[in-house]
Amino acid sequence: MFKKVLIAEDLGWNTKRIEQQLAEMGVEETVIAEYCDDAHLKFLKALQDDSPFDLLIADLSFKQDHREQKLKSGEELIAALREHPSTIKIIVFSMEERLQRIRRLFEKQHINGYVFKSRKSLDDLKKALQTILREERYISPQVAAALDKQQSLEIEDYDIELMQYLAKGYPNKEISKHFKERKISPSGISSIEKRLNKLRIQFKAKNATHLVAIVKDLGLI
Amino acid sequence: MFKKVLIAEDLGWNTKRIEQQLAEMGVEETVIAEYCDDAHLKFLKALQDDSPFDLLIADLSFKQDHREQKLKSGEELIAALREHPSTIKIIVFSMEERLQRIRRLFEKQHINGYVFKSRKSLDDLKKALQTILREERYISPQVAAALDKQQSLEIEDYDIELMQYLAKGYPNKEISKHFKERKISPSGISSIEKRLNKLRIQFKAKNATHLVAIVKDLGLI
DNA sequence: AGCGTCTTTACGGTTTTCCGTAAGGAAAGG
DNA sequence: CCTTTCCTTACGGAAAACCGTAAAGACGCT
Repeated sequence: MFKKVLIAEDLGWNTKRIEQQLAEMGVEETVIAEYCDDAHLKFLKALQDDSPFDLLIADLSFKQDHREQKLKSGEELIAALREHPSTIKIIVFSMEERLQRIRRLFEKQHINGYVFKSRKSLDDLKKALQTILREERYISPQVAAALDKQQSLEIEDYDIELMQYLAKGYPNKEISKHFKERKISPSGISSIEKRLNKLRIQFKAKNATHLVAIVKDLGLI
Repeated sequence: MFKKVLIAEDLGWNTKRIEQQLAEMGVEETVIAEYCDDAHLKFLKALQDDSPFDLLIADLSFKQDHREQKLKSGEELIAALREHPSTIKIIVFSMEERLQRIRRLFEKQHINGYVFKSRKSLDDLKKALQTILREERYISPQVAAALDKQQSLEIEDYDIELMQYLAKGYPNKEISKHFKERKISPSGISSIEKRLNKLRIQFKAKNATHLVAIVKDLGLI
């Protein structure tokens, strides 16, 4: 079983049950951080002291308050941790249910598990720990579709950026100019139109406005 | 102090601290419901038994699972309760931070308090109870802007519906047709364009796509 | 009824989007 | 070296969005 676990969750007052659960499963030490920067520091400190954490359980959304933070979300925290070589396993524990988001966590951040916050999530968390101990990935059944190959349909970073410009209200000509300046290809107006047409078909959108509404709901932008 | 409190919150495992807090403040009985329909039934039962709840603390978002529910969100639950004459006070306890949403809860559902889930929300909850006991409304400082008159700028239901059509990708001509069929005025294409122009100015949007992106972020649609 | 005001609608012109077709260029394979 | 294929870009026309102006209608007020 994991020995030393770090929990990053801004609503510290509702982690009591989680701690209890971990203790029952044989975890010796659990540390709670209410801020991402705090979690980051604790991770580094433990690494330096040669008694590293072997599991991080992190939420995604952290409300910001008066305290200025460098790392503002669980994703940024994970990205920061991944820059240091370590064997830490990472479980994301969140209410996020947008599949594309979850998918990206596995693909780009190489998380080991995703536990969806729900009525049953304590059970899920237990299963996640057991699964990850076997060096496998865990994902809660409610959002397991996030890892279906079917679901992917290769959306590139280029597409994301293109749609972000769209959502900001830039006309295609402007987008073309921006891409040219930044030497991103393709940048011709016609190519941009063609790409948008592909995306509209892929997401079954009637027009650009509809497209933006759809991908916003999916959490893609 | 309130005597009998109903908590509607789907993540039942993290309400322990809230119960404890309420007990410390002198609440005699707290009942937890993990589903809106369940909360609704308990409310009605208590009313019939002539020992009604005098406070509801409700979350907004309820994940749906295998159990089929009539009431799917905190808003629907509150609307359902408000149909029965009672003196129950209502506090919404949620992570929702979109001001327009919160504003509508006060205006249309006549809630008595809004506590924003954050690191300090146990304190906020305490203050909320005390404030509401004095027959005043409470709102957490982080989202207090929701009640600024400034913020409102009268967005009518008509505007919401109009933008919902936009987000669904209907061209203006189609929207006009729909409004005509449903005898909603104004329905002329020109009027719709004019109204959209007003909304674009109000939300500082460059075009319709941008407008939809903005109001989606605000939680207006 | 008559007046002023505000809302709704119509009309026309410009810009942007949408869409098909085709030309130009680069990479891959024979 | 030439062909094939794929990707990018250009062009042009139809549709829709955008924007100003003006006419028509609705409503209250005297």
